[in-house]
Amino acid sequence: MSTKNKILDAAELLFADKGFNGTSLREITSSAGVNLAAVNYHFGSKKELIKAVMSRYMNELAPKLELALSVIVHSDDKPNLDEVFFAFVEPLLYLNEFKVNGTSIFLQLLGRGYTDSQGFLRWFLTTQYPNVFTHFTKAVHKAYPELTTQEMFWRLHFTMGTIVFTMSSSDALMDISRNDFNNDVSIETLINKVIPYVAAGVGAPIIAE
Amino acid sequence: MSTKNKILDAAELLFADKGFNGTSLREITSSAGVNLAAVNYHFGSKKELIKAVMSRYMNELAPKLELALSVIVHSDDKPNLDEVFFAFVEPLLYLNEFKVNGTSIFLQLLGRGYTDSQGFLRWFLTTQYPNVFTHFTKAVHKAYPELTTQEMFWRLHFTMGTIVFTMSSSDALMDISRNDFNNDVSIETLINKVIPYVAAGVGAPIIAE
DNA sequence: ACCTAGTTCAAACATCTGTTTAAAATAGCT
DNA sequence: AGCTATTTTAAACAGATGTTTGAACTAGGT
Repeated sequence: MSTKNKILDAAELLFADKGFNGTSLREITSSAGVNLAAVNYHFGSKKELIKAVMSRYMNELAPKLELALSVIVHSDDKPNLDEVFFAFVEPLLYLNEFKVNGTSIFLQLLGRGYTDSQGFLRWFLTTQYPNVFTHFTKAVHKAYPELTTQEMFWRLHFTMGTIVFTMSSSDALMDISRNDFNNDVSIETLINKVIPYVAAGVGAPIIAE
Repeated sequence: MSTKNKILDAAELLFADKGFNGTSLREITSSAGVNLAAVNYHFGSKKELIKAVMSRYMNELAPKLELALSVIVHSDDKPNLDEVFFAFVEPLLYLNEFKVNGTSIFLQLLGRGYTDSQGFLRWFLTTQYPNVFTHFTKAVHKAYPELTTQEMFWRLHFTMGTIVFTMSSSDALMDISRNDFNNDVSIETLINKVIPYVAAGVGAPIIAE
């Protein structure tokens, strides 16, 4: 295994667990069993390492996600919101084939990135993978055309918040569920629980201002 | 104004903006115009200062929130979910009387605390203010008795995520709204936008597993 | 005026941070 | 083998962090 990949593998676990700001290069390199200077040699800086960690997942996810959403957009039928959100499930779960616990790790990273580092990841995703967003908003508009652009903007950000927050603390929540309810919840059932929630939220009736 | 309050006032603004980990004691003390050592003299440590900042708001909020929720719980009528969530509005907005921009600052702090510092604030809130949570779950149960305890657990955490994430990035979202839609959104209208969303999410039909 | 308890202050402390350096080791190629 | 480019290494760097120190200062009470 190359040093570069050793670093990426160690970094993503630590980033997911403790956030980007909360993880030092020394933790990463010692966990990866490589020299401290290797990060700056191979990636240039910590910020570039973060981008590389995210890109590895996004490059796997984005094409599959765009395809699944564009099928909905170009279909003749009117989708309902649950279908739109369920389009995420298969591409997300495919990350488990790509890497062990890939789905869970990626979603946790996403959560970390949105709250850590003052919106840097939001910029990264929207500029590097804009098609995912445009396809998604088109699909939602098709399912709920009465929703104004503004209202959709807000509700999609609420949705982002729900997903991202849930996933960034998914380990803690799963622990509570296991202890309090004797109920072991996998990342897949968690996804299946959150989708009806966000679909109902986005589909909520519009309130007059 | 006492040194202690100068520190609290400066700290809450910086914490809300840049997170707990992202704010140094030197930033706080220089913004407050006091000596660096004052924090450790008056509060003992940075962690205790964080608790103090949160407590100042929670002690104001908790009794009002408990009252509003217990009214619903002890009423003879069956509430609907929107009413349960709207019970939060008045107590939250009252924080604006308590401090300028109090509502917004508090909600941002809440958001920061949930993602920073590995769940320390979750522990703090649930142990220091358990009544708020029990009243809340009782009210939700009254409005939606078919929801099992387990399902409610998940949906309430989804809700927490929506609120907390939205509010921690509320400044950025409000900026986008102002620039892209020429639409200036106050914290109050933001609250009124998010409540139908979370109410619909919690009220979503139950899916067979 | 004096003493005492509480408070402020500049300075230092020890530790951690990301990054850079220059020498050493390794690999690939002819 | 010998040369070259790439990679690894230990060490140092410069700056930031939370905390502690001990002296200076400031009330308040007698």
